[in-house]
Amino acid sequence: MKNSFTEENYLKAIYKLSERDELVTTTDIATMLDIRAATVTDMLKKLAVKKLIRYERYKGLSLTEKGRAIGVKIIRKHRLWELFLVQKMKFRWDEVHEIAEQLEHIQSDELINRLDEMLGFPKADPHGDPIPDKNGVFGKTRTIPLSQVKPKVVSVVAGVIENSNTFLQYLDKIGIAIGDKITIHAIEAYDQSHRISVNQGKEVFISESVAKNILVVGK
Amino acid sequence: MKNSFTEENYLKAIYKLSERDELVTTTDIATMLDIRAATVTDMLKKLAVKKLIRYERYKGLSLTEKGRAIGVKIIRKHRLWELFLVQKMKFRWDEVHEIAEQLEHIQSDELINRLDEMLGFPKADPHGDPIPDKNGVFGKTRTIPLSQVKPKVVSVVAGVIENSNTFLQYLDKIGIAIGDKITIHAIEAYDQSHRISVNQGKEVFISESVAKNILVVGK
DNA sequence: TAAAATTGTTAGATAAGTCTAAATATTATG
DNA sequence: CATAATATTTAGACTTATCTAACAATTTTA
Repeated sequence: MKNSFTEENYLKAIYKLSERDELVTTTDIATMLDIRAATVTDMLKKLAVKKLIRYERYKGLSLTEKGRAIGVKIIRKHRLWELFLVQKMKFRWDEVHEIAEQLEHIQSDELINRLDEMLGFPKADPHGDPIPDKNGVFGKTRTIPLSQVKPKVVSVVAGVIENSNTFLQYLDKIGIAIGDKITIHAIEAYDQSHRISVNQGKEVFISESVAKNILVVGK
Repeated sequence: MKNSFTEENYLKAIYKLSERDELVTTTDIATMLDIRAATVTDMLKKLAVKKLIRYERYKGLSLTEKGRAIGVKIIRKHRLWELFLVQKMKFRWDEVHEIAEQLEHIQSDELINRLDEMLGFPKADPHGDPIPDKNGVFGKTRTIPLSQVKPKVVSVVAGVIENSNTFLQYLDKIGIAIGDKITIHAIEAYDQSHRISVNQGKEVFISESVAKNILVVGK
């Protein structure tokens, strides 16, 4: 058990890529981790030896159960820490990612389970991304972009698609956060911009692209 | 800024050793970190290049201001995290060291300062060790071993000297924790064992060596 | 104070994780 | 379908942190 950070980061990246596509490629991983493909190839061999992935030269790879479990666990820890930072330490949701990148590698099942409990066994992190339970199982709350909600229907913000700091800060500025109730009053025909209100408050305008990037709980 | 863990651990160890003796030796560090002296020598050269220590071959070393600042900061983080784990996450004081060894390397001044605030700017960790403030300054609460307190005087537990898990668990078992008020009722002449009460409660016996290892606030 | 013991350093090796450059598969295209 | 483009792997090198073995300096002690 040496510096398990690197290995954990690979497995997390591979898990995330697996969500889109079962078969993951060397280049995808290299891109996500911002390292060279040659480096990835080396690591893949090591992960395969440890039975964390199934890997065949030139053929892509997939996670084994063991590998998946580690990947999911890192994601669980990352998201619980993010929520902790926002709810208990009063950070804004656009400030927590980097710190959680570090905290996700802390080894202590006991700690992470107590954190889970302290936060009330939450289902989603401050960005709306789902948090798996201690067995690695994701509850399945369906979310849809705000842009697909009909006018006059009240919906609840569950997360975002675009996850950049600038976008999150923008939402912060116009006063939209997870859990807020949004009502669409009208959609401008010429540019599809939305006139909405947040928690029955005063109305604000958001562009179509913003509406597409806000996730709300679907029915 | 690569894997700063190792460097931080050296500086923390050197700082702790400096507290006893300004001039620190290669072997002391090797012993504390449980690595070979040859390895330490290599690292000392690197730390000297970075101006974190003053080092001369065969002559021992001392921390520069820069090096001291890092060492103290790691200690501050370690102790704040320990207190957090005990006070907020309900761990026992003998369970927190290992987790804090990991958490002390999390890089975020903002986080550590908020933790400090959340805990009420504490002066000592769950073992009674002093916590430096954000400028690296230690408040100076004088502590003395319980064995030096006179009978009938009420004193407050501030920490321990011996820091082993077995000792901490023993204290836990007989019901002694930081902040408890202890009164010595009598000291047996033949073996110096102490008959004491905790928080005005029922009396317990502790051996002389235990009394020597409990620190109380001195006047 | 000279020999013995201890402490510290140097030299050379290893493992992890990364790189670049070159070679080889696979996939796409004219 | 042959070749060009792209993706992947191999080979060789570097850095960090560690080790062991051998050597050197310092300290202790007889």
